[in-house]
Amino acid sequence: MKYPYSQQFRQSLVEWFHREKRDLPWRRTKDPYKIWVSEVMLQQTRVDTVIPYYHRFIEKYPSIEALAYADEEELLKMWEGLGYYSRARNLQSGVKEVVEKYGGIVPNNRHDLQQLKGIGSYTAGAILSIAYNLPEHAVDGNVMRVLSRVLHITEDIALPKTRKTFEKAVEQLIHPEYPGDFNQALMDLGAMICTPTSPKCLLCPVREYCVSFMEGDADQLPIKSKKTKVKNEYYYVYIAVNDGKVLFERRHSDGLLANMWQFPMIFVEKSPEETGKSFEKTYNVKITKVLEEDFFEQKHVFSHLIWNLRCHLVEVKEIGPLGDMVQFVTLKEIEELPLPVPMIKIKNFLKQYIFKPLE
DNA sequence: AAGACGGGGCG
DNA sequence: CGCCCAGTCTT
Repeated sequence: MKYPYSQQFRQSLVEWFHREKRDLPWRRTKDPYKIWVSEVMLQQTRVDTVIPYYHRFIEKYPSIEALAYADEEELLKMWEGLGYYSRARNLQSGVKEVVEKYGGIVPNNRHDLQQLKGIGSYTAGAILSIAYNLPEHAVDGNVMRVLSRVLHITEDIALPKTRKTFEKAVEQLIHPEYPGDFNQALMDLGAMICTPTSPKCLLCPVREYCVSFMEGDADQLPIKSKKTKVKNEYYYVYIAVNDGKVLFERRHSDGLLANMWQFPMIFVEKSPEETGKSFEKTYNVKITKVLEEDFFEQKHVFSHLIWNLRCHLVEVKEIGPLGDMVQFVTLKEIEELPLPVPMIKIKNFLKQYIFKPLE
């Protein structure tokens, strides 16, 4: 498929970008490693969220070697609150492979890049076009939205195969001399003009080449199916105190929130009494006193499930060995560990309302 | 192709 | 409350 206005389209788009582009921290470098870090952080995550994380991360891990040899728990702590924590581990795994296999030089071809953990079609294209100025497509949700409108593509963007349609389109459209600017221009256009709802077509630099603007149905695109059905899960969370410390555990090394730390949680399937027994049995402790029942309730929404948490403050004594992943820690020690957001919220509530008044 | 995988912002 | 966000990996 040849597009009649490719030449004018790419020129208008890139000229607009050179005038209006956002000043973002990762746009002040051509270091492939730093571009890589930014692109991984930006996966499914907003620019405004990423900026402070990016600064802290690059300060702590300024080079590919620094990250390759970083402590994994510290790395997770740096990622705390960003979500999709496997991104952090995959990034380090990829970085290690580059150090060992490529002498610390980030590969400059799609094949080798996509072999690295955490680098898919999009991220490979972003690194190649932005850091190495190579004419490679970098198609994300943003680009699919913009091009679905410009080219009036009505395929369902929720389907994996649809991305290939857009990748082929970008191969035709991409600016051969400014491929990185072209790709970033599509993203900035998507962020600033061609927004998901109420696109600002009258301010758009490429509206004269936009089929949807002509048809007047830009707000109807892209077509996206797939609504996710999330399931509810109910847990009791036990703040189990013993001698000024609380029971704390590390989650399993794979699956949801892998290797993150949490207060003990018991899946609720039976009565409150049964759940309490289950807690004692699971952690080899005996509840000696119930200090506060249901002192904090929280609903936490993930993309695929909902946690409904009810917190209880209890006093316990050990009646057997704690598991490998379990230990008593002070509130201060908790600050050093990587926690998922729902646990951070519980910890902050404790500091504010439960332990603070005791000091 | 579909589900797992976080968290926040916005209408 | 549902949708979306500079996606990738696993099944």
